[in-house]
Amino acid sequence: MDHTISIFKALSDRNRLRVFGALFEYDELCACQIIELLQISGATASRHMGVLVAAGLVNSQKEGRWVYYRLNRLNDRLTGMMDWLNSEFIESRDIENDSIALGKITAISPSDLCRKQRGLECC
Amino acid sequence: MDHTISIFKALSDRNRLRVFGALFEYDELCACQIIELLQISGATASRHMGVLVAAGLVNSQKEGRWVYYRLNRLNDRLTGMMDWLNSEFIESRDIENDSIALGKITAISPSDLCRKQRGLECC
DNA sequence: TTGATAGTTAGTTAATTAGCTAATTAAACA
DNA sequence: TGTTTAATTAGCTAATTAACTAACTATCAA
Repeated sequence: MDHTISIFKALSDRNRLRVFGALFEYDELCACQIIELLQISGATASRHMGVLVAAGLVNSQKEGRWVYYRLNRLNDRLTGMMDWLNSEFIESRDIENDSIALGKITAISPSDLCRKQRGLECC
Repeated sequence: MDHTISIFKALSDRNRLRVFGALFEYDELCACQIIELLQISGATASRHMGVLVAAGLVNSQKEGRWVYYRLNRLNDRLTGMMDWLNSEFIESRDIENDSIALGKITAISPSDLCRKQRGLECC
């Protein structure tokens, strides 16, 4: 039951739910893209992603200085819940808005995005 | 999205999740049976049930001085999530223990149960 | 090898929430 | 009508958590 609770806790936060929705559409996102989407500090975003990873909902992969996140689609036990959640997202206006924002975010390269986040000219 | 969040929030508490599991097995339970199962004060139990009702997961029905709770199985939008949750419960040791406890609780009549909760002799 | 950079961890603060007791409401009954 | 009773609401406390800034770690590049 603790595992079930940790899943619900992880998904009961607006920002984490938005990340989850984003990962349904964009199979893989790096930390800086998530920071840009949520418009929160990197520290807070990192903490949120840690909660999703700890609940087994998301996998993280480090490549050099970058960290990429994906949904954990390998765990069969989660698919039922993920399918339901996906159907909820389809009707969500918030997720729709995020989708538009993500279109712009992913059009920029991650390195340019990071420079932008440091307040530098880039694009 | 707020609705989805309220559902996850409602189910991210151990006691509320236990009630949910109990309502999967016993279609209908009254407040005093829930108090007995969770071993918490009536006030706290009432507030927990209020959260489940507000999230649209549970329906309450007042009959005289008694209040009965049922899962809201009418909302098609919830069935996917409920099915997944039911499959989680099937493997849960905690829910299994609650099931045993509920067998004893439901063997007593609600009125006797209430008297017991007031510290009176009953059965 | 020194400096810059992407992300995490530590520490603090404000807001939320689960628990309790006490007070209140609504229904049944003597 | 007044009393008892089942449940809810009010008010409080302790614990949790989401946010921030600052400090740290790991990696890359000049």
